[in-house]
Amino acid sequence: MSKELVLEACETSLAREPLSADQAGELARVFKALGDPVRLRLLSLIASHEGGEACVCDLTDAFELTGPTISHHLKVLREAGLVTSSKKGTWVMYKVDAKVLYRLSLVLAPGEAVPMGAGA
Amino acid sequence: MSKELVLEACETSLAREPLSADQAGELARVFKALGDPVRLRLLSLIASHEGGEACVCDLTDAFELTGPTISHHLKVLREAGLVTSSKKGTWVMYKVDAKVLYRLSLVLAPGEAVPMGAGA
DNA sequence: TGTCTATCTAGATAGCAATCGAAGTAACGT
DNA sequence: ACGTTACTTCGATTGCTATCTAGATAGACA
Repeated sequence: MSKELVLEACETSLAREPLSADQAGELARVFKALGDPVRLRLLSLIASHEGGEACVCDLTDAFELTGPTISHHLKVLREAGLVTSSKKGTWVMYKVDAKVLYRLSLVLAPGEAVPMGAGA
Repeated sequence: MSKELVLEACETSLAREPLSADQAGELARVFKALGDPVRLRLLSLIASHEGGEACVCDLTDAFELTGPTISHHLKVLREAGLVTSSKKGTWVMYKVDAKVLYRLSLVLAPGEAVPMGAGA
């Protein structure tokens, strides 16, 4: 999915009005990418890594999974628009797109809205 | 999953430090629940419904899906701690847990952090 | 009691997704 | 040129998930 689609789908919030089928479809693709423990840890490792980016070799070492599997998960994150990648010599560096994460957070809880005490 | 577990797992953020396997597992269960277009629309329909709650019959009518399928999706949302249900006579009312959504949004983009212009 | 409506459970099926091993590509060092 | 390291792609397998039909439960109402 392109980053533009992600950002467009994020132009709304869950609670303001019912999502259209299209909006729901685009958003679901991003949340589905987040819905795997390995991918969440990858995202977190990248984001908290020095300089905000990490190479695949750093990431692979953190799991008991094979290279192809990590590569697969990184591809899912990339296609969801959550990370970007760039080659640096032999290494491939991954970086989190903070803007997409921020917009996504607004979908769940738009701006000023919910005080801590609210909810059931 | 219990609401306590959700809230506990939300006591962190993706970018501050690497998630533990446990934290990632708990969070992934919630995001996985959000990773389906039907469930996102359900959540959105409930949240934007009058009084912040809706009965199953209202929800079923909004889709071209059978009752059991909607019931299944509502169960997933309930077990993820995203909605709560209560019986009112013949009807079952569903309500969004705004607190969980809010905490979840903080995991993606913690408080003061990311200004709009940031990111790639 | 019986019936109608609302909702859920059970069991089956079909498609998707996580993982692996093997093989492919590409940059680097010698 | 050759081997090595870093990463990806391919193909297969196995387990999970979305959906359905059929049937169960349970409240309202006559």
